[in-house]
Amino acid sequence: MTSRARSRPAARPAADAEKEPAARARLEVDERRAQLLALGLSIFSERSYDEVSIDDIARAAGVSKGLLYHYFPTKRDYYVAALRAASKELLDQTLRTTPDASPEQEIECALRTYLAYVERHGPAYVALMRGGIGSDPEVAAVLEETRTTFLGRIVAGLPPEATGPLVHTAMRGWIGFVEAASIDWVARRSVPVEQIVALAKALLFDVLRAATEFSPTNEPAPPKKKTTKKAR
Amino acid sequence: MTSRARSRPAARPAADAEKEPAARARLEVDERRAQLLALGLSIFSERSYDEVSIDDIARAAGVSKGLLYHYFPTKRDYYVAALRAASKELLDQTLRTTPDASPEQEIECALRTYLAYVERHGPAYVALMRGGIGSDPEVAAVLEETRTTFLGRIVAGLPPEATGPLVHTAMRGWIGFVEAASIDWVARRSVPVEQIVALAKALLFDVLRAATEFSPTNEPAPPKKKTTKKAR
DNA sequence: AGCGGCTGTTGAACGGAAGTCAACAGGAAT
DNA sequence: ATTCCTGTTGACTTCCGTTCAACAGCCGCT
Repeated sequence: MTSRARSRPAARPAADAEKEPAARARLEVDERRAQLLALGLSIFSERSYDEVSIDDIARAAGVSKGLLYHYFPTKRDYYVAALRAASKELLDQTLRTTPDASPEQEIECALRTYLAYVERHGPAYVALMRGGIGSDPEVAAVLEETRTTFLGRIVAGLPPEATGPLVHTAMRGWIGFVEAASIDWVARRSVPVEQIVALAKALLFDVLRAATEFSPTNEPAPPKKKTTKKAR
Repeated sequence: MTSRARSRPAARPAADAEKEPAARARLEVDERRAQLLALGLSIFSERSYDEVSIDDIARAAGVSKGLLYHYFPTKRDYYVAALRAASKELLDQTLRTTPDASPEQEIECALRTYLAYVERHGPAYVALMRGGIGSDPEVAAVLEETRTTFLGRIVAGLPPEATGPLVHTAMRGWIGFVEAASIDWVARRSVPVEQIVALAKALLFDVLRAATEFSPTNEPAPPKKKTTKKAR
């Protein structure tokens, strides 16, 4: 079934002089899928979910409506896929870290690239973080996954003081802080990036300190296994 | 035109022994509107925006679809109105404050009632804060208004150290912290309320300190007018 | 080159839900 | 009791997500 392994020369058939809206040729699956995903990303960045109809998307892609449904079972699936792509881009871009950096430096670096992403993709970021469709479980799952990944990186790159439930909630709160501050920052550009970075970094440690301090149910500071490895 | 001032005895016409789904009688405008709003609030708390159709709502209200459109020009308007009602309820409930309380105590009290509201209306709160419809400007406006109101109360009840742009962003971030932490807390009830309150309160001061510290463009600490009055 | 089939692609048709509107009906004022 | 105002109705229209049977480009085979 799947053993065919079609090896197409990856070159477009013929008349490719056109820009984009006339590329009505037969495309390879991955290519087409990637094209549609990229398009969706840019479209949903500037218009909200139900401001764009499937016909709009199909027209913008120079493709029939039916083809979209060939690649994505539903409009919502399409949206979620685009969202997931955006999330992946954000996560990938904030991953690059110098190998010989202190946890502090890593946090700073990650924050800087995070904010750079926010600055570049302003509306897309807002669209991403503000959810998209109201309370859709899949959409919420993507956002949760993104946040959880960030959270995993943070707690892995930090001294493992404690890992109680309060710390978990506190870290979640900190991520909420960064998101809210980022949105506010990108909306009204009235403050240099460095101040945001410094503020968020300082606050991270404050949060950690306060969280470990306020959770008396946890053992004070048991030196568990050293989890200084970084998370994917 | 509007000078009629209909003075109806406020009593339901007749057979009112039924519970609710059969109250197909003629109602006064405000009454009907309030009923529909309350219904919408409870419906949108458990099902998302486009999981419920207008027909569902009308059926649940024991009313025709057309009547809904008589009271609210559009489904989205209906949703926004319900959201605004929820926001108002939240804001009102967190307003009650003892007159002779220190700013710290006020913050604590507000946080406690805030979390109480979250605990009581769990899913409704999540639906409220997670936006509702994707990036809808009206919905976003309601949320922004809610947050801005909270922000106004906070900065008014606190020592007016500085009021620079960084402080503004920082406070916005803190609100994001509280929201994220609240959602996490209500999702996984693994921590007593008091710890969340203590954490958020401590963090508020940390945020303020860090924000004033990191903004060198502001004058260090000029003793301005004492704005210790509370905001509406 | 001719041919058969696999698969990317299409456009018309379907269903359901949002939104409209002209007519209905209950109660108040007379 | 009659009339009028206005809350209320349900059928109709329109738009949009979704389905499906047929079409067409490209490859492998002879």
